[in-house]
Amino acid sequence: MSYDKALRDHYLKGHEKYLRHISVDCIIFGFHDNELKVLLLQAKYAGLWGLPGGFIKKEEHMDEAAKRILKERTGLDEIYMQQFYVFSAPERSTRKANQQFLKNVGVKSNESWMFERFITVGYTALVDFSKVEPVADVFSTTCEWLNIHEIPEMLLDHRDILNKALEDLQLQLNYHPVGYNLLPEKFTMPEIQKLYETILDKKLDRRNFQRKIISTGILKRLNETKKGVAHKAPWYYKFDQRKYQKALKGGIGFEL
Amino acid sequence: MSYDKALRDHYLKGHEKYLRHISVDCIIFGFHDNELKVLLLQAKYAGLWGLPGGFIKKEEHMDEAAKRILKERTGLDEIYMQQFYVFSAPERSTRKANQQFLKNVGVKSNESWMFERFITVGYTALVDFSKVEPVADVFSTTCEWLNIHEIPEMLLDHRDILNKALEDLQLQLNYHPVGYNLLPEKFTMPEIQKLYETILDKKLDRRNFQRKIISTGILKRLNETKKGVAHKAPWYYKFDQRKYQKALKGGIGFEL
DNA sequence: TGGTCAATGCGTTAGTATGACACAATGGTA
DNA sequence: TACCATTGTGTCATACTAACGCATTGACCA
Repeated sequence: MSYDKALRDHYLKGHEKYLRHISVDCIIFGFHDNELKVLLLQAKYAGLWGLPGGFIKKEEHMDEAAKRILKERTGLDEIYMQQFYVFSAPERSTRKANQQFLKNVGVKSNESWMFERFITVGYTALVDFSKVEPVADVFSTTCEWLNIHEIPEMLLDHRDILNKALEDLQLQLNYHPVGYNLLPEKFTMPEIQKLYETILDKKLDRRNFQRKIISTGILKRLNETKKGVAHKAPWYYKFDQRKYQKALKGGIGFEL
Repeated sequence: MSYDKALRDHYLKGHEKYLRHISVDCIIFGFHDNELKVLLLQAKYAGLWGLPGGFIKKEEHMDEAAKRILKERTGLDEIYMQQFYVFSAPERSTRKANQQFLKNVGVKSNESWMFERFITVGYTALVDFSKVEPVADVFSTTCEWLNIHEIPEMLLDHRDILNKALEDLQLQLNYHPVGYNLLPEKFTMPEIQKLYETILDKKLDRRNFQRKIISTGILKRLNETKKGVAHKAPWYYKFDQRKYQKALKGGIGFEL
């Protein structure tokens, strides 16, 4: 029963390690099979899906907490993350979803900091789908990539958080380069276009898209075309790291 | 000594009323004498200036907390506020600035929730300078409007927070209409232009500015010119409430 | 082996927004 | 009454965008 003991411990003594009332939720986006995916966890007893989340250690920067949570679920390090919104409705962290834990762990609701009110800060991350090895946390049975358009019922207000994150990502798209973490090392023009179309959820003109993305200067065309495809073979591109990093800071003028 | 008693009470028992570890800081902007102003408080003992801030009641929405704080300092109600960033460096809330309070209030640092670590959420508000009656809080001697370009040393990381708020405001300027709360009921074209120039901290071409601001449709020209001024009298304008509100939600295409 | 064809790469055009500046109109002031 | 700083309106070259045309490519198939 070392698992249940660990869980009991978290419910009874977690507040000695973490700040009360504050949590962090991560919206981790990936791109695979021409589809935008989100990494989600399925809660143990309720069965609902939730965002990977966690708490802030007493002497930890919140950004570090978000990165730690990302690493625990994906194994990934050194990923750019940013906060996008704070969710603070007093009724958002109901105890309902946790009732099942009570029964199974043997903790009374007035004994645990986990049943107090939580304000949560949402963080977004864009990661390389192929490099992620999803790991569930103690509250969950599985950790999986779900298609952004096929999300089942979610815990608490996690659906709202996810929606807000998506909105935010769509806005960001015009000012910041996106794709370095989402695409493989080298990729074709149709591939990166599909990524943008998926995020924005609308069709873009092939030729105009190419002109604009090229004009930002963040791409370098390789001297190599994709092999084994029917019809004309597209060139491979990769990101110009120097210009990409510069664009991350300074932004790019861009409208789609 | 009812004042000191209230303060002692806050230090010793505030955590029964408020959430621990979380605070809200408000950056309240106003416009007067063609200058952008911020409402600041001067701390009692340290003498440094700080942002109007406060805590979240146990059953209160964070947005409500921000509005409550705004009202307490300005008397204003129904003001649009929005969060812009969370500041969470573990070292940000040092105890140093509070040491003076210790001596004067007679609270040991390990007795009070106020000396624990705080994560703070920044909120911005744009208000009508002339309608504000600044009221200091219990920690401060005075509450005053300070010119954005003449800010003395500030408490903790409040200077960083203010800078971030300014950046945010400048970005917002391109997507959201600004001015309804900052300008008087009716105003002239040079006046609103000066507001934009002050926030962006750069000169704008008079004629191009007029063309763009008119094209957004949020202004209505009154059948009245400013009287008693030398040279050609400018028209008065006011905001078209319906279109202004619509633009608040949907945004405006705009570049300056 | 050579034609087919869908997808890619590159180019054109019309419409629109932007920045810079010219010029006329206004109304108190000298 | 002439002056002149300030405002209102217009113009023009340029840049950017959306929409679309057309030639090229290269695997596939007859």
